Amino acid sequence: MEFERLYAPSLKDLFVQQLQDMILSGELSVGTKLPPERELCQQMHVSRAVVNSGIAELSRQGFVEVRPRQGNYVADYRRNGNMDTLMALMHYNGGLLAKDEIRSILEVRWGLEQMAISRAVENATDKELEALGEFVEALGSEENPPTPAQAAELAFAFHHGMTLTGGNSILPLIYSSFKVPCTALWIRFCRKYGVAALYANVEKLYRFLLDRDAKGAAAWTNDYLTAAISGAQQIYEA
Amino acid sequence: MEFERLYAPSLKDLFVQQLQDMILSGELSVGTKLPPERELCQQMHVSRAVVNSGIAELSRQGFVEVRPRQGNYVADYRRNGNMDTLMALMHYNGGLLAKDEIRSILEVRWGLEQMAISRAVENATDKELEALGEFVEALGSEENPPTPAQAAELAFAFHHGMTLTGGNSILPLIYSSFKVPCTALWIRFCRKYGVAALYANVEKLYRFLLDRDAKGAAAWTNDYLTAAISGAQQIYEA
DNA sequence: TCCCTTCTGTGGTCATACCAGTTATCCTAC
DNA sequence: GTAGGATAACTGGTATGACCACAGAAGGGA
Repeated sequence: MEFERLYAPSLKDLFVQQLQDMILSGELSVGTKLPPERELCQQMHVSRAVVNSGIAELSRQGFVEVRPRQGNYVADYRRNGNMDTLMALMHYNGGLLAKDEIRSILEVRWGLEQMAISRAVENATDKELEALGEFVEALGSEENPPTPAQAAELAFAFHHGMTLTGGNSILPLIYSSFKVPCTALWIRFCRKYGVAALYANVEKLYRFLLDRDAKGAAAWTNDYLTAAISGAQQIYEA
Repeated sequence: MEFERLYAPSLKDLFVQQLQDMILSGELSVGTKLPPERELCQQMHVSRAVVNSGIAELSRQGFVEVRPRQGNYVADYRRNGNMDTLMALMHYNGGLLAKDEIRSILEVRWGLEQMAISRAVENATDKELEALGEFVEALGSEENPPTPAQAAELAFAFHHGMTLTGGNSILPLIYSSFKVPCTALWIRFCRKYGVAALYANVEKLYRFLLDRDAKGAAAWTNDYLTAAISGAQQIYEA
């Protein structure tokens, strides 16, 4: 049994979601000027504070462009989007991802991990590697076998921890922003192939780290992710 | 003459800045429990909404962990940080970057651009390349020579546009989140070597794109960024 | 000793009110 | 008739205060 966390949406959340729906469904096209906030309040029967903070969030997500004292406009989220946009899109689709997006995520992971691994092999201290080992251990635990969600969380903690050891201060920041899509894919992977399969992959990578084998790790990551990318639709099929 | 845009800080901004100062200076150490919001209001003579929204922003930036109905705690921004954290850090330092951070940014750019270029060469349409050309042209314009800030903006538009053509839907999102540090470096570069130098670099890259020369582009990017990384302190010295 | 109830403190949320800048309009002077 | 400037309306920005729901501690009863 695995229950999802309950989350009671606020008026602001509902407002944001409604506008996201309208924008993503094409009902509101790029460049359209939204009605004044006061008008939206009346139509939706909420206060301006709700609308204003909702618009601010939509702006952060790249869906709306706010021109102070002029009006709010629907923005081109494909062009102006950032990582927040991605999370909103995933949330909108209920965590589902299109094949294109899966491939895109894996490609980016490929780039980031090649960088992370080579730097971790060079710079990680033994103590840091030991700390990483605990994630691997928890992932493979037979006493408390993790749920897919927990396993994905652990895998992310491992990969993120790896970026922290490499001496590059930006990489972990990017990886953090990348958390939601990454874990979403790992959860799908676990549901399809079992937590053990994910453990096997992470454990193998950890071995390369312990052996300080940069070439081996890079090659294996390359092979693994390249295969996953080319066969994305098979491996990650819903 | 180059004037900076005026920006009147709000009470919320001032609140956020003060807490960032205290956290980054070490006055508030990781794990410390902040006073209740009501107490902060009284001490700072603002309303709770100011404090509450300020805390929310600090939470997004990874500086504070909010535990509803328990309290607010200073978080480990190095571990939990994301791209917003980076922007806050840069803002805190007045746009200045340490040598480490410059190297980190260039390394990440190396990874991202290798990916972006190879995909753009493969997938960009002639029409898209033409649109990119306008950025290059504007960058090298002798009639309206761009200021360093404008030049950096154009260079970013070019690189970001390139990621849009590659068929990877995540890459432009990451690149957007990466805008502030990138342009900061380009501005420094222009101030030191002139806008013409930046133009020369971008124009060269554009030529490779037009020639559909993936190998050449990758090699040149590699050489250029590798040199910049190893000589970061010389090239980007303040 | 344990469990249940109650109370206090916390952040979450929201409606209202006021502020400042943009824009369009209208009036005035030429 | 036209150009310029004052004015008013409209828009988003911000701040305030009040109420709500939940976590956790304290107290009383079995």
